[in-house]
Amino acid sequence: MGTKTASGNLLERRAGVALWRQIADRIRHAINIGEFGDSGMMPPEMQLAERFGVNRHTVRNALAALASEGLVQAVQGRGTMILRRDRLSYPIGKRTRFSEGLQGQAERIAFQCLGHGRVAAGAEIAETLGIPVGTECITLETLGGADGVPLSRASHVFAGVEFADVPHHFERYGSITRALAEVGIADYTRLSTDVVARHAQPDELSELKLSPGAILLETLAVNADGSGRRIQYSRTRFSADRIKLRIET
Amino acid sequence: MGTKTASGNLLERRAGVALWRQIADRIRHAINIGEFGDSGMMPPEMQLAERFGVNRHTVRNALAALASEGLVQAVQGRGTMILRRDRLSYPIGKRTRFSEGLQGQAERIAFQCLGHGRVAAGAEIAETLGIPVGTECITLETLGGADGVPLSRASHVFAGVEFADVPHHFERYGSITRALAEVGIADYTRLSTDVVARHAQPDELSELKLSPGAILLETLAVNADGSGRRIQYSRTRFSADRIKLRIET
DNA sequence: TATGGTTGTCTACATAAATAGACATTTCAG
DNA sequence: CTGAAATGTCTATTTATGTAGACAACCATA
Repeated sequence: MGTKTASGNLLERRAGVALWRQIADRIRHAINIGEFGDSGMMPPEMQLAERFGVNRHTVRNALAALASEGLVQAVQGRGTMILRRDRLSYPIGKRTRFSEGLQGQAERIAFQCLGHGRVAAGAEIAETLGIPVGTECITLETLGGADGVPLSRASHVFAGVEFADVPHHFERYGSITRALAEVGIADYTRLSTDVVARHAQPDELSELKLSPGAILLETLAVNADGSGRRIQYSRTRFSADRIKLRIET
Repeated sequence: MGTKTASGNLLERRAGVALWRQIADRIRHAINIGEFGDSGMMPPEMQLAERFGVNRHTVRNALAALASEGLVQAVQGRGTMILRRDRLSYPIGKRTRFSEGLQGQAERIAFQCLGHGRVAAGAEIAETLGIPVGTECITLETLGGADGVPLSRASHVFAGVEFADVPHHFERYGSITRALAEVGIADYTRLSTDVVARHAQPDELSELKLSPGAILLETLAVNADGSGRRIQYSRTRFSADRIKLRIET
């Protein structure tokens, strides 16, 4: 029962995942659960190499990967510093507000419009939003980040052309809540949220500045206005290394 | 916008993830979103090789990995069949019930006790459950699965020795709800749930029968009894390939 | 039963990842 | 200022991954 973790469990070879990447994953996790104490420093490379039963160069590759994620930083002669420990916490509930959810957890939080357009509702969107197939909908593609680091990539669909100005307002205010208010939706509530975790696909890797093997938390959410009419369907992909979801019930 | 996916985006080399594993991840995703139609068959290996711009042998490695997950099955002379498409959906809400959540989505759903014991509450558990540090708590380790495939691995902590018989009842009935009822907790509600996605660690790989690089959905949940007293803290690790979470608000 | 299309297996070679060792460079403590 | 301890860099070698081609085995269908 809980033998201090340590070396106990081995790494898998010829599993299609390079040892240095497996080690990077384990170190990232160890940092997240605070296994290296609160000195803010990593153990020396030789010590890590011994712990994982690999060569020092292999550990160095792992640390280099974590450094490029901005998680650690090595200084010659001193050691390797841990730059951050906790994920940002993104709340989900009846009143989920994208831009407000992360307030206070980072310095600069910014949302950006990547594009927008119109589509005719397909079967899936029509059923999800409770509208006839073929209804013209407004789409909005957004990118969210904190302190210059991308955090989320979302695709929104709004249930009708009366939302045509939402992208325009979003570009101005950087907030969906505000943009909806501008078109007369003073209040809205979250009906349901599906959560899936999966590997990021190549296009998502570049948009969120991730490396292959990275994990996404994907949420599929439906929002309704004050009268219960479903007005918005959003598919948001969070960088799982940087975000956790918090569900209040 | 949406150019049929296809070959467009390249695979990343020397990224620490073998090509065949990247391809396996992409094929798994493609199956999940129904990209191969509903014939139930995969495209021929040569066609996939062309699509991903790799050798046929590399695609075969990817398909072999998916076959060992039970996702596809190759038959010589005929082709490769898709065995399942959708993830099981696990609901989260005020009345989240572990064993009932998955009813009707699979044939045989079974929960198993891996072990139990007692611990003195550390700082984290004490704060989460609102009890003094050092309070003696009951622990329970469980494994859940459907149709013989492991789905979830959970660690439960119950806030006091009055729950000492819960593991015993769980072993008998295979249900936490039922075990709590046996000790006088007729009703309980979910207070909050944190959701994190991360790579599985080696011990988790073996317990859930996963391969390196596999993804876990980890939920950290607090339950309270009818009077609002926090009685249970659970850390559950779901195999992300097999489960999605559904949050009702 | 003949044919085309599919998966299965084998060999050979090229490229990338991991190991091993040596030594340089920097920082900090004494 | 010196030495211990840490990261940075280089070369060489072994092992794993990816490519290439050929052909066998099998299935469905004409």
